[in-house]
Amino acid sequence: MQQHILENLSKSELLREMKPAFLEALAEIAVERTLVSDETLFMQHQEATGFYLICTGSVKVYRIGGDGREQVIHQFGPGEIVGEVPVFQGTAYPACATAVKKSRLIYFARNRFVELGRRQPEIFLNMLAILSRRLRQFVELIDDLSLKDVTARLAKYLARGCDSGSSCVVELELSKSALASRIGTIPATLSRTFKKLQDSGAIKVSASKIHILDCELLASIASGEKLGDL
Amino acid sequence: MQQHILENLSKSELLREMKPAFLEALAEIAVERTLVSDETLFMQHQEATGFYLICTGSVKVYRIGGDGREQVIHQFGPGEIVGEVPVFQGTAYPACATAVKKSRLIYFARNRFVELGRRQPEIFLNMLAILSRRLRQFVELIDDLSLKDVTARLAKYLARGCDSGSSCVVELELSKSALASRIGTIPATLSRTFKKLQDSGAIKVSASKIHILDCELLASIASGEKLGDL
DNA sequence: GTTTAGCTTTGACTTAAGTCAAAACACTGA
DNA sequence: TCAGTGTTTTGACTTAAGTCAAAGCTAAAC
Repeated sequence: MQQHILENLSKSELLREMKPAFLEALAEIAVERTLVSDETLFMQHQEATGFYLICTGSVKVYRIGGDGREQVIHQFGPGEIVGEVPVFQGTAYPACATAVKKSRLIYFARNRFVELGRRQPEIFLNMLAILSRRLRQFVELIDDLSLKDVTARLAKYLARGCDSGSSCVVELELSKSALASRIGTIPATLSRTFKKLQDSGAIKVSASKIHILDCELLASIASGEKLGDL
Repeated sequence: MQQHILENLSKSELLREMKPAFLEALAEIAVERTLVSDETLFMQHQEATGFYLICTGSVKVYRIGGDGREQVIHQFGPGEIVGEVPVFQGTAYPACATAVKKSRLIYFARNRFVELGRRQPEIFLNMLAILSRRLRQFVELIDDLSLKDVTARLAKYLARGCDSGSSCVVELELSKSALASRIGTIPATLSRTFKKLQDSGAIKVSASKIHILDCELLASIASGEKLGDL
């Protein structure tokens, strides 16, 4: 049973980064919960008693405006976490959450979570590490999105693969369309950009295998050097 | 003395959001440190013994590549925090950090920080709240940067001000150039965009006071409705 | 094999938004 | 008051990258 929960936890993009021992401790305090479509998780203004990890299904988070209309803020899917901010803050839920289809969730009660952290502060420390690392990555991506062009962003993505080695092969673990949205563009543009990088001589593309021919060149493109400037 | 540190802490964009009592506790374990230009904070691979908040000056973080050349990853300025990720993770510093000019920093020793969290886990919880809230905002901004145009982003920024009320006045607390970079654009474009929104009848601009004339319209522009579609 | 469906690539076209430079405006201190 | 500095606006121009639609590929399914 707890084993089953553990498996689900490690599908969450954030939690999977925790140290295994801590993740197990977290699984211990978790309980599973199934919702039918349109069942409500929590309401706006209600005291935040716990947060949820979505395993399957989908949950919409929305606010009820003064005029009674509901305004959807976001829809969350598998692997995403809902409601943790007010739980950590100790405030009320700032919005409502309702399942839009049959969903399986994992629930973490606030008091059990706090108790866990009191016994093992390292768990909180581990979570702080994950969040601040993620924050760093996002700050960087935001910078890149507004300052760099698609070519530089793709080059940067590819350059992560091979450190300093003069040549190597990167196997894309994402589909090209997924990669496109990862670096903030669309498949058509990505395709053209791959070709552009290939023409520059920095890489060679064969399906999902990218041969990095000139790592230095790739790095300089990644840092914003225009191809024409060479 | 500690009072002085406290003041500096509340200038950090992240720490200032902490509950005052916790911030004071944090100030208790902090020590001030002054660096001359080119003085090194820490080296790559060295055990992470603590992290720093920059009060004045500037610190560059860089990696030494296999070929000995230093590759600057980022330069941090006042209010920013350096080195917290490896400290939280309990790993070595992944890069080097050196002051690029005379700088005043505040140092948090890892062991004192952990000890503090052990005594008062609520402090960690409070920090978790701040980080996850910030993360949420960033996820949203990243979405907006790649999916929405400047007009929608500006409309959204302005719409935060007036909830559901049909009309109100928002006083910009940022300069227009700061606002521009906040929503991922440049002053020239921002200026034109303000005019565009004004022409649509949603707002009226007078210097740093923005009169919101039609909140509904503004909200629909914010959610991606093109002005031509009306 | 052939069909169907899902990616990926390509081409032709459009446009939002950036660049650069000049002008207008605002604010401070002499 | 005026000079002097910094910010905001404007205009003319350029371009990266998006849209849409068609054509190629793969690869599993019949």
